[in-house]
Amino acid sequence: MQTEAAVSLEISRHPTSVLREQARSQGPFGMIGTPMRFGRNTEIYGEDEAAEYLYQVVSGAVRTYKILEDGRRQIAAFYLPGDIFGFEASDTHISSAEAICETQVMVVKRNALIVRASHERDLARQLWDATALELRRFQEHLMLLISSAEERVIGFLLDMARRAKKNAAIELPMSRQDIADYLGLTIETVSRTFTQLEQSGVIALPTSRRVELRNRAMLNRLTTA
Amino acid sequence: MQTEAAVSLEISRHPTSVLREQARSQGPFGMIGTPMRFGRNTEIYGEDEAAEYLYQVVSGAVRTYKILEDGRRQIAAFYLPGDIFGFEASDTHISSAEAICETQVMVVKRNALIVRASHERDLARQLWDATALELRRFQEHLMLLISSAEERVIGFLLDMARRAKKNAAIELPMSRQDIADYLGLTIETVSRTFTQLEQSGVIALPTSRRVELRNRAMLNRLTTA
DNA sequence: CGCGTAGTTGACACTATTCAATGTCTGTGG
DNA sequence: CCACAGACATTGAATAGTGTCAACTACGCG
Repeated sequence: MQTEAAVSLEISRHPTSVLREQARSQGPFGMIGTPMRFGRNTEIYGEDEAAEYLYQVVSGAVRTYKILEDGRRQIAAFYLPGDIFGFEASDTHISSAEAICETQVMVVKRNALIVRASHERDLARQLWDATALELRRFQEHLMLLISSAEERVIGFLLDMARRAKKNAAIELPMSRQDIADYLGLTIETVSRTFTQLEQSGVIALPTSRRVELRNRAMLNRLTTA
Repeated sequence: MQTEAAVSLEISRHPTSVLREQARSQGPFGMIGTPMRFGRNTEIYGEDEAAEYLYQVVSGAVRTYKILEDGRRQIAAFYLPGDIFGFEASDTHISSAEAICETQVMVVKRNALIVRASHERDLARQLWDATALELRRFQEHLMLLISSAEERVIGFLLDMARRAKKNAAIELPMSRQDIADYLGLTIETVSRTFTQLEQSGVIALPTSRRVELRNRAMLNRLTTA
């Protein structure tokens, strides 16, 4: 995968304008990035690989994760359209990244961006902002992990709803197992919690991947109950 | 506290050379920083305050934390001598910071550092490195929080031992409550886990704050058991 | 010496996990 | 168009691990 990226970075300097427009409106990548596609469950980069590229999600979704020695998987973050990932402020990735579903990303050579950033004040600022956001997400994630199962699930849903910019209904790209591995719960507990929330009327589940937030006030109350 | 810092930054440009020497050997702060002292349990900065300064611990220890709406406290990180904190890649602090015990820090104006970094390649690099380390610590912290109580405590102890550079014995500056709030456990569970580890012979507890790692091999095995 | 804080220990309740079974959706081939 | 396989999701019962509440102990400081 990494190899493909390298190739297309060299060859294709003028990707389809549709992609460029989409990305440009959302971040610093549109002007210099190269589009790539990744299929469901395919690796984008591996842990401990050199962090040669930065990525911005155009469509689809990405998970970053680590596998522990005993086989458990901890998902560090989900990235949705517009999000930048692969940028860990160091030259080695601290997680692996996979496409959750069919995903389009804009890819940019890290070095190129850093060089540009050294004389484009605006770009440097955007890189720091992306890093600050990353730190903030990690911290929010930490807060989730010390709460009860119900609070974790609600926190996750509210975060997804906010980031999807759909206030009432969200289409989850990730499986229950992904959610469980993100929240540090088992798939069964996640499932049970979804059902409880549905039964108490705060969410609706037309399909297992589609969540409608019915009672925002109660959801917000439950986050700290 | 913030005010004091501002004052001393303006007034005292030539702090005691002892402090400068100590800090210089450990990071980028020695050449431009100003020393400050904080007493036990005093605030260094508050959440959502403007991040005007960066700090480097000279002696003592610092905790950063957030208080949740329901009153629980999550400690985000502990900082030991040599560590840089208060730098969250954004212009607002995402946590509060307090001295755990009598603590000396070197303080530097964020702006000054950023200006210098723009033409001192080395300094810029150090800032990114500090940020990368911060991200790495957050991630390791995440991994801890999905484990069992025993694994969390062991992970914490191994981290402390590594950072204190003492391979066998560590003097913990923080209380059991601090450890509990860092690990997302109760003080009782932390205490019980310490006792268990002592009884199984992998650690010794000459006093409640002093921990000796007796069986490193077994400790490492237990981290993922 | 006595007080207050910090730490430990015990009994019990409760939450999430484990293991197992059942249910649902999607895509494929008959 | 329907039947089936395989992956994904839900549900149930029993268990293990933490949390809660309360009592007790150890230590440092005035």
